[in-house]
Amino acid sequence: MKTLDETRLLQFKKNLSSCVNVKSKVFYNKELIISYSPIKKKIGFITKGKANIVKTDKEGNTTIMRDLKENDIFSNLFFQNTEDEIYIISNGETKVIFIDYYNIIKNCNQNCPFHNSIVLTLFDLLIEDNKQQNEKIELLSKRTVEEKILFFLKQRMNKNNIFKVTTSYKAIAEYLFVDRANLMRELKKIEEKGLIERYEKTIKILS
Amino acid sequence: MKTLDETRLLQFKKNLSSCVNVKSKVFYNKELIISYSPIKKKIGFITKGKANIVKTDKEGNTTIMRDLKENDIFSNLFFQNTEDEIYIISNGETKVIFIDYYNIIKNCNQNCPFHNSIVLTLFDLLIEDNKQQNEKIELLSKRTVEEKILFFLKQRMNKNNIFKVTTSYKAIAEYLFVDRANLMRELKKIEEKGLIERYEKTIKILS
DNA sequence: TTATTATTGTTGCAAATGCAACAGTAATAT
DNA sequence: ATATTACTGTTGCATTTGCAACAATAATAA
Repeated sequence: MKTLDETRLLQFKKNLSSCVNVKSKVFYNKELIISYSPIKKKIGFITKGKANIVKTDKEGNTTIMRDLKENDIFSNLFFQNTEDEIYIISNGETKVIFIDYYNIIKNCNQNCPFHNSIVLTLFDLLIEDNKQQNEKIELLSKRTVEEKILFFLKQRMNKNNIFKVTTSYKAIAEYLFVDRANLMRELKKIEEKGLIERYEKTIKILS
Repeated sequence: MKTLDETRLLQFKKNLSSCVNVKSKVFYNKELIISYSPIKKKIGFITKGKANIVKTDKEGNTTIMRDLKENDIFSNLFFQNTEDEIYIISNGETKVIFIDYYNIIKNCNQNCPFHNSIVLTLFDLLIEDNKQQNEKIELLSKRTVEEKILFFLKQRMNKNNIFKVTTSYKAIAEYLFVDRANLMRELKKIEEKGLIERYEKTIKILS
């Protein structure tokens, strides 16, 4: 039994607007959805499209900390105490609902029957986010670039063992926290070993 | 304003037992608190002591994914879809409360006034956990072992810029996902650079 | 106490990695 | 249509890293 099925998420979206204070907004490619700021505590919920959580340190190195898709949540609440700059950037057309944190923790004025269900769904969405973070940590725990690439590809390939690079190899290198040139080099080696077949931005995983 | 202060956590612990079905248990050093198992969905809350989330892959390599302390939560819900083995191991004497997941998502029988407040506190504890995971991802995003060490030390030093190795250098190497011998080598280099001073298991951060 | 096991500290070496640089191509803006 | 910018693919090279091995010390068990 999946805890977060389509029906429940649909209900969640419906209830949200009738209970808590929400704002919906559409972003286009590479727009800034939110930058870390401690001022307004809010939770974002992606109803359509994709986005990246990007970190830039003071030397200017950017890394992609996470990638988000439909039904994922994010929040500036998750990025406190960091010395670097955190941005959330849309990747193509992306629709986001913003939920005010204080609306969640306080019962809504109308004492509506939806509030409890909303909090529980958010709770499960948080657990889902937590799970995805653990997958990222597991990816980064791999010792070599080869291991990282294979883990990444297996995680994302479709039922035909195909992975298509929809972003760029540059972005994948940033996501894996490895040097881009080295990513290309290792991809070639892995192909020579017969573990993958690659044609430009289409990769078939054979192992 | 901190969302999770002592008063609120105390209240949380009190309410828990009167509302949902909880079990409390004490573990001693290096005992298995929980292993990943999809059978029973439960959330653990550490009321005393420390623990580690440890992963072992099929080659037998173990890595420390996270370290947990008092007032941290963990759950097998966070580790689904993993092909490796995940364990939570106590680090010294550790007291844990286990909360049944279904008790949380269903309103309790008595429809008690505490349930809502418990869910909201768990919600904030989840956010806190999320934040800690992001810190770990940030740590792992560092390119070199030197950067990892310095980030790790600065994160954990006390007000006097002192960090004491309470576990072992082996454990730290596993936490940073780097080779132990290389950790020692880099520590020496960093000391020669004048960034730290080290005497056995006490490190003073100078930079 | 003594034996056994785990951790620390060190080194040589091979392999992996990041950096810099550059040409070629693709995508985007003017 | 052309100019400009971004991405791909590749390579040489210096540096970083992990691995293996070993002695010394510390911690734990018998």
